[in-house]
Amino acid sequence: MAVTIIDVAREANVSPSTVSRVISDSPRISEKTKRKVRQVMDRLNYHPNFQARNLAAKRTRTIGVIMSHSTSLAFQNPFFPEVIRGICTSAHANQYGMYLSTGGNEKEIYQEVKSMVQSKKVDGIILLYSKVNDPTLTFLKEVDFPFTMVGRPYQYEEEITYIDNDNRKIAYELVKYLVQLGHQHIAFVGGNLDYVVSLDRLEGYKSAHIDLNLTYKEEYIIHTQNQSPNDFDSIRTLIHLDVPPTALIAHDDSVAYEIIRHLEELSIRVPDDLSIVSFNNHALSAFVKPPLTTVDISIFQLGLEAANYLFEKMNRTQAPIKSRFVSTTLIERQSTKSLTKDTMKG
Amino acid sequence: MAVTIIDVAREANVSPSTVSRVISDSPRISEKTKRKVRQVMDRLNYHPNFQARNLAAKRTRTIGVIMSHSTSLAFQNPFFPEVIRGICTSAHANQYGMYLSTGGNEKEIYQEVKSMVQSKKVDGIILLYSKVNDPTLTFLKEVDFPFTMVGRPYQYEEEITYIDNDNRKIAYELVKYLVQLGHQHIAFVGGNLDYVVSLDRLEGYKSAHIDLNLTYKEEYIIHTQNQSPNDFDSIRTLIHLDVPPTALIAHDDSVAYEIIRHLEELSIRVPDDLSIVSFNNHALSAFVKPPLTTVDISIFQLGLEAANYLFEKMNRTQAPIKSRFVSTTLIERQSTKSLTKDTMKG
DNA sequence: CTGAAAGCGCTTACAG
DNA sequence: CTGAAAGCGCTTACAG
Repeated sequence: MAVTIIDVAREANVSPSTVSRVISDSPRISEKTKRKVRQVMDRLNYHPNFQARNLAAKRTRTIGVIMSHSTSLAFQNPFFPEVIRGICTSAHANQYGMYLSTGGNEKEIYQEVKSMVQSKKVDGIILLYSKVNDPTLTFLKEVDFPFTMVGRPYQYEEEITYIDNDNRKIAYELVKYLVQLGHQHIAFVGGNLDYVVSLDRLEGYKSAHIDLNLTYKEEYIIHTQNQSPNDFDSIRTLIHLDVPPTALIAHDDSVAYEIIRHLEELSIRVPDDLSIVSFNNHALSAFVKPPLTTVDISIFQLGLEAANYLFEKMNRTQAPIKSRFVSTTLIERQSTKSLTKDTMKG
Repeated sequence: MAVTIIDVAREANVSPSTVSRVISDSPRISEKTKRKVRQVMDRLNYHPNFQARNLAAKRTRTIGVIMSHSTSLAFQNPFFPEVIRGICTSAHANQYGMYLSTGGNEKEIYQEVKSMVQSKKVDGIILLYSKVNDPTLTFLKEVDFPFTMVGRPYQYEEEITYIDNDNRKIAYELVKYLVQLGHQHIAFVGGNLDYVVSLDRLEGYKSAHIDLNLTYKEEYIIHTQNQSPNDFDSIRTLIHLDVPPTALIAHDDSVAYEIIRHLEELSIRVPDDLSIVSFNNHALSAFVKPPLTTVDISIFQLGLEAANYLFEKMNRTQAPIKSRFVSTTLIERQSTKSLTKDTMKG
């Protein structure tokens, strides 16, 4: 049916081996032969069969990209296309394809990863999230399959190659930044604590409080489960504390705006009554009111480097374990305000 | 090295054919034999090789998903994760995997699609965009490869299975809606005219003007190239016309907000001085100021049905050509205002 | 620089 | 209900 290597070999008066070597542009074939064979390929409209090559060569030229759907729903909305774009850039440069996970919940994802590895669907895997006690991670670690992660792993940190933002430091610096603006009472609206990113940011928030001698109060901390705080109540409670916060750190721009809207109903103005700083720098955040002070986390770079690391691992049998924090930028806009008159902002 | 069907056959005292049939759960094998073979599979930790199965069976159990990177940059940001989620849902249900395109520009995408088809990497393809004079589309059409599109095709509309919103009608209805609010001078900020979605919305805008006897002016129309209008100038020009518009339709929420910000600098208030209605209902649009009146285009559904249609095509040799418009919802919020006092909005 | 041969790990008519 | 055999379309030591 389809044109095969055999047909090309026959037409070009060479052996199938030679055709195969022309396909992979082996230096062991003369330019003359290559030209001849390539002409026949063109004439016959021959195209190497992907599956057959992979089966014979015992590789797939494909990387698996695993995303956590629960997060992709909202908080990761802007994250997802950008990180994929980063991975694509690297994959394309390496002539690799991307196989995307389709699972809906944690169990399905786990099964899918197992199947990718055991059925040899992919040569390597990128995990686009880092969760606490993640069976998928444990599995990959145990079978010693090439993989990298976007996000600091909860366990085995020294043994896993990953790329991340330094979320603890960023949160720490955010507190410091607010303190410099004169704030002493800083609330924190964090994400789902199943994710390491949430834990890290919370930790940074806490340790800054210790180092800077701020009074740390549990009442200043709100944990949102998925996308939005949704809990108007917790915001109301926060505002009605005896000593209400004058600043707030939100773990995502969309959460920040939802909070701002709730605050509005409570007649609290941002930044005049409450400063807000957030994470992720959504595309919209520059244009809406108030323009949000937020941390740009270089999502494209996260994807790109996670893929680059993966290619290193796949190419060398014993590539060293690496990890790197991608730099971030605090984008100062108008949702934060200085309490000390002389350094007025916004 | 790896455990193969041969090993399992030997251990279970059956032929490789039988093992193969157990893998695919063929009804021609007795339950007793199945149990026996499965036990051996478990004991040996056997997993069928994906590539080998595909090569022998001449299929891939994989669909290719092609996205246009130029758009994914911005306007499609919220679009991308949702449409993928829809496709995933269908793919997962059909036990198929997803292969994502990695190309950066139109030429690379074209090459990649050719390679997917000719090298038999995938069984079918979903095009996540519809462009004018798209070589990729022409190619798929000519080789008669199973594919569906999210977006009305520019050519061969009767011969291609696609799913879309009825963009002409939506734009038409949007004009009508604004007219009902008392607006007579309605501007339109559309997208890149290489995309059919932009053409369709513009057409709907125009035909509504004809049907409703509105004075249609070229000066009321702005075409943005990629993500953002970026052209403060064109907004300024619009506002300073002899008869400035009292309402504006933007092709994406993020564009709407960028416009709103520009208007602010010109001391034009939304919705008091200018009503704005937009497309796509971003997650943030409910929470920012002013909350945007926008059209929810059911992105998940678009992805889901595009995939479902594709599976129909792949399963039946001659599945009928289908097309369907997914329903949309106008979300009325506070960026539009009635000019007639008695139906005050916002 | 090129070829003959074995092999990658499955599926599927065909036969019984 | 099960098996023997051919085949899917390549790659890659090995040999020369």
